[in-house]
Amino acid sequence: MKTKSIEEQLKLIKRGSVDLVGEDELVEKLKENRPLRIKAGFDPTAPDLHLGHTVVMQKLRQFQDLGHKVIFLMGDYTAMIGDPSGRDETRPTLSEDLIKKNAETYVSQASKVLDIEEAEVRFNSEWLGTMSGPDFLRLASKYTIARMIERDDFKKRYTEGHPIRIHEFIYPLLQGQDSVALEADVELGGTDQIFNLLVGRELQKEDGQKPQVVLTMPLLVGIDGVQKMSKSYGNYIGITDSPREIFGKVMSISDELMWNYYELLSDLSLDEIEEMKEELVIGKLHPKIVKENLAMELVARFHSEDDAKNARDEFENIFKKKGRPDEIPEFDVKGGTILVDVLTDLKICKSKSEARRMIQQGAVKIDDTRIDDIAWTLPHNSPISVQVGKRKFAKFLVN
RNA sequence: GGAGAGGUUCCCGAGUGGCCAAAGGGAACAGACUGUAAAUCUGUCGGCAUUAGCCUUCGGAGGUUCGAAUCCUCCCCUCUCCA
Repeated sequence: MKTKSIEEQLKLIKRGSVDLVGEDELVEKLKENRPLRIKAGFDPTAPDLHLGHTVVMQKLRQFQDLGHKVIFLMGDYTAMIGDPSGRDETRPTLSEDLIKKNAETYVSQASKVLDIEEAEVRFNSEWLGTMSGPDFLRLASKYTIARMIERDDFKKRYTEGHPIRIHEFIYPLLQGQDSVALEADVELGGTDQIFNLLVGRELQKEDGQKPQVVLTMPLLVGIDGVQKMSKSYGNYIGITDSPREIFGKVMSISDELMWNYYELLSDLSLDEIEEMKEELVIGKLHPKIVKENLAMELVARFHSEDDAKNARDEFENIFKKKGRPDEIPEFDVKGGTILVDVLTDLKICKSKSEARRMIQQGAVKIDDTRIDDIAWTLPHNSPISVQVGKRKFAKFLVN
């Protein structure tokens, strides 16, 4: 079925990965010359996938291209618990309805990276949801507390006196049970998943299966450059973000972080990336251009080449040439009203105090002229262009 | 079940009767610089009014007091040790 040798496959599989547990086992499996079952689970805890998810999904895609069977597992059941991995506090639990909706968008969004037609899309409520009480207890008996608190994140929370709830101990077991149910040959995940993935190996062995090979990918840092990319930290770039948003968010990351993104997200080879780094050092390339190229590549991936070009042009317009975005919200306002009140009413500013502060700080411009009077009143000419801070624009139609 | 510690403004964390809208740090926002990068500097950072001042906040509900985030009572929650 495959044309590539085992060595070639192994090289591709390992590229960009962090941990590969059971490399010898993987070789054995590849020797069987059958499509391996490659599992990766995603808990639909938020309505959209973001770039962080795509790191693992691109690796899945590579497996697909090598002729293996990818299992795109929706953790609709486990989402109700919330994966404690890497967390310093308990996740809030989600309603079943919400999870169901999220799962739908996940699958459609995953198709931007994966060949979803060829993938096996499964939901873990299929087997976890039908477990009986005794089944559940049997599963729970397969691991010990001591082994659970070997985990760094648990240990940290424990020593720092943060609560750990019992159900969070159950999570890795359920994820491991998924591997048993799916008879996974390989499971992929972020590096923070390593513990959960290893539990899967244990449970499979208990069940008499060959343990899955564990492959982890680096975590993508969020656009804040600090925490991992996550919806709940608000530092993400969503797959469904508009071209403009994706472009803008990429441009706002630090130069340092840009390289990390290149390595984890770009289709460029590591050599090509190295080359760019060198050219940048000798001044042959400007970092802004390098960043633009990355932004365009990503916009093109999730939208189109044309969208990418447009996004770049617009970006240039707005910020380099001090222009404005294409779409500026328009509002009907009455002449003679106090600017502070208008900004507050239109929700451009959270409160009158904030609106005043903005004016006092010189952040408000009317028709490109800075306003410094708190009591400034709208004149009767129309329209008036308004800018508050760097990114808030509006057009007032005065009547 | 017993003993102790603790719950403060977005987060961390000071504050133990008035000088507290509450130190400090982080985040965030704004201005300068610039490539909407980093770093740096400056300012803001509950609401209303901006002159003064007023109102709402320190887990929840009551109470003491001229006056409480600070004292008392009850309740809720977390952690630690013992059983």
